[in-house]
Amino acid sequence: MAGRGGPAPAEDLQRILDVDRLIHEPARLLIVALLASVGEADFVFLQRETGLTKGNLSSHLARLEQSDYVRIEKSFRGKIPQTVCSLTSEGRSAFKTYRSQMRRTMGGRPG
Amino acid sequence: MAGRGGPAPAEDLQRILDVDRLIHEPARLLIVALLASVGEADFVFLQRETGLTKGNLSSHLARLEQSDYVRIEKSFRGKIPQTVCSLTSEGRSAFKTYRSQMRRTMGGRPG
DNA sequence: ACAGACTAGTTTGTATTGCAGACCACTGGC
DNA sequence: GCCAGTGGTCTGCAATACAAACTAGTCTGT
Repeated sequence: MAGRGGPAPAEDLQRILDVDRLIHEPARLLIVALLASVGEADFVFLQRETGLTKGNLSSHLARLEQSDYVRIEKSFRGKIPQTVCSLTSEGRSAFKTYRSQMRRTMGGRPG
Repeated sequence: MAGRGGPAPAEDLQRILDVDRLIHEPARLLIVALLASVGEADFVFLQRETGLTKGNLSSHLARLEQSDYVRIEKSFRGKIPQTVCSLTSEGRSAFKTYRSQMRRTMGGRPG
């Protein structure tokens, strides 16, 4: 009825409250969007791209791992430890959901 | 350059960190979106539409008022107090900015 | 007229959680 | 051995979202 491009009806708007807070947090949204875009990335790359501090990045990644949104694989590049991160299928799907949710909500008329 | 519809380049993604947290918070996003859509609304209407508790709604409105995003006018409907809320031009503009920011970020390819 | 229920909204307390800086483990040059 | 650099985790503080308790006043029944 309201059609794509029309204002979101109130019930749709209300759903904003159910949005996945884990992904909604800007720092994590950035991480997840980045991972969705590049497939996988190591810690150093993520830190450079996001501009987050190590502590901050580390804790957000830990949280994302706990929730099975991100898979973290620790390995060695030569003798130097390396942490490679990628989205799990859950994470990918959660991001997709989040995105379409957000698009629907934000997609209304310019008013 | 990346063209609308392409993936957002890293610099664009990074800007997620600068989003207006005041609006980004789901409860307030809902309030603001609602106000943007209907023009103005009283407390009771907002509570019904959002499903927020009174306390929650009250404090979010107070915050939005403090930041000059929302104008709050107290009056009486008969003998009963009534609080009417509407977006200020600042609020409207902040919402617009937020929305286009979010659309740009979320608008990339499905990947 | 008084008690109790209801409307409209604010204040208060608590529990998360985001953030940055201190810290730890290891490697490589001198 | 010592100092600098890399890779990453842990800790303490500040912000804040949330709901329950409270305030102020009105309406209803008896």
